[in-house]
Amino acid sequence: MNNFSNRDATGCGCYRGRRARWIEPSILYLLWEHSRHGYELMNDLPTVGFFDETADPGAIYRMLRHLEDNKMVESEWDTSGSGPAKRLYTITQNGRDNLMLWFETLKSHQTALNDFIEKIKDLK
Amino acid sequence: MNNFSNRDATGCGCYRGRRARWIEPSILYLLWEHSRHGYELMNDLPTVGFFDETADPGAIYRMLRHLEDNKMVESEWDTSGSGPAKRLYTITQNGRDNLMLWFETLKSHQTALNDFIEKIKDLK
DNA sequence: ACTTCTATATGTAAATTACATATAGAGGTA
DNA sequence: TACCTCTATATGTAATTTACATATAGAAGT
Repeated sequence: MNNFSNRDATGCGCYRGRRARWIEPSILYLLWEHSRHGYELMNDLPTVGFFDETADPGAIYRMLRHLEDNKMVESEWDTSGSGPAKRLYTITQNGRDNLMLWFETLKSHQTALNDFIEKIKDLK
Repeated sequence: MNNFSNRDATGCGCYRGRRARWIEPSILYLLWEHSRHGYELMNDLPTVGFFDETADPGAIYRMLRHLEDNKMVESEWDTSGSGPAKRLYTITQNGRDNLMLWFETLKSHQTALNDFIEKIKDLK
């Protein structure tokens, strides 16, 4: 069973009336900056702002697999350097396009959130 | 089985490293404005901004029950007016306190979202 | 009697999250 | 060599949450 089947026609995993899954745009953003491997993402994701100290490896590797299935990233083994082989992930044009779809979604969510926060301020 | 057992010590259902559940603060906000019954909330929730045309009745009534269990709202049957009896929900001080906890959570989420959106703008 | 509308409530399959565990090579050290 | 630790990738799974379907029932009109 695919964990990510509820996509719209564009393949975008954007909000669609449910919550946003911050991990997808966060990973796409970090890979847009430069290619990284999974373990690096695990440490870098918190700097994006939606996660605590470290992000869940399970969620990351499954999301990377999903992104690769949907041609949003591509990967190759990197045996240079010390330690075990790393899989280096690179964003594709598809992935960049998807992040731009996410961008629109995030902005409309931002608007809703801003409005709601103002409403709460007016309450007291 | 309680659907809402993963609460922190304060009973606040706030973000806690997961996504926010917009329905809880949205309902508390609407009840802070004035008492309402469930069916009314179903129609009014979209005006808050996080939902589409109508919100899911199942989610609303279960959330109301949860809020009542946690003494954040109280209810009474309202047999006045036409149509079937309505259960009228009123926010308690507990509920107001909880929305203020949510407020802090929402603001920090707002910050993360604003920052992320700025980062994406800088990408191209 | 019947149908429709309002209103509350419950059932449940599928999706998602959180956390635990598995696998495995590199590198150090006793 | 055997043992341990660290890095890195990957899978398993119980509990939770969502989305959607269905149930119940009184009021009101035809």
